[in-house]
Amino acid sequence: MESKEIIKILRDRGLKVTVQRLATCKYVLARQDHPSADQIYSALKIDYPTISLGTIYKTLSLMKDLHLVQELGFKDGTIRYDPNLNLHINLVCTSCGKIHDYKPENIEVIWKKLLSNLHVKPEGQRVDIYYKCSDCL
Amino acid sequence: MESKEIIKILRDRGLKVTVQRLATCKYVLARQDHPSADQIYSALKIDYPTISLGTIYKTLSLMKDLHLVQELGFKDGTIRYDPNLNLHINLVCTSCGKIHDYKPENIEVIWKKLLSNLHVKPEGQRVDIYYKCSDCL
DNA sequence: GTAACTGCAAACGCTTTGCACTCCC
DNA sequence: GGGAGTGCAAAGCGTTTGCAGTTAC
Repeated sequence: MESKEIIKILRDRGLKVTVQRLATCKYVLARQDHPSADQIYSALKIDYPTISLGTIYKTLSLMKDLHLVQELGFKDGTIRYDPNLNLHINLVCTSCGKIHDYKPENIEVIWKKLLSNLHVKPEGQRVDIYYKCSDCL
Repeated sequence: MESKEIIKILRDRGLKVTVQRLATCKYVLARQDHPSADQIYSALKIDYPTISLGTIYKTLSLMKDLHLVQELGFKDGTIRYDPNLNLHINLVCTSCGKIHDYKPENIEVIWKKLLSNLHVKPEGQRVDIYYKCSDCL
């Protein structure tokens, strides 16, 4: 997503556009590896040395409210931020924790079949597959 | 799972069978709502008033090592314990946090189709669907 | 100008750890 | 009897909160 779009989303909600916010949004939305708050902090500190972890958490909470990201809790107690709200599979390496998205052909069709007898209205979903990535094998 | 079986699993690994361990294992393995450590603690305190949360965490860690449960991290930072290691869907209420398992007909067949083009070896999976349960609607 | 935002540090909640005491085998 | 397990309390760690100072508008 371009800066222009992000700025519009923030302004439309009456939120102020700060360099910290814009940088955090741009970074998270561009990533497909679902970084943790700390990973985002480490990455942004290079270009924005005075940014604080607290501000990043506040921005992430904002992004959640704006439906720009989904939070994924993991068993090590950390939360990772996924900007892909569409149906997809998270391939999670059980050794290094790296994640990347996988979108099979026809996932929507197959998914619909899976839920055809489910008598509740889903608000969202999370699909993880655990494996060892090529670096960790 | 019966006490007898649990005792065998523990003994086979050279682990001691204590009332606290047996109670924790029996409770978790009988549940389908994936309780948190604190929920297990509250439930067991009634019959075992001196049991401690620390012991429950240690037993849960043991059960994970014995492949009796899977840990599920959630975005509120809590971990819940799922004794169902087979392919299934966790129906998670976004209001009250209650979970129950759902196993569609032919889930294995459909799942296999979903992964037919995936060129990695899955070690396990997690499938959540978020919704509002009947009590929270 | 002022209300919202930042950075810092303290607080918070869940989980893990350390240790003296206890109990299974 | 001895080593593993328990209960308690302290420590650990990711996240949230509160507040004085700063900045977008």
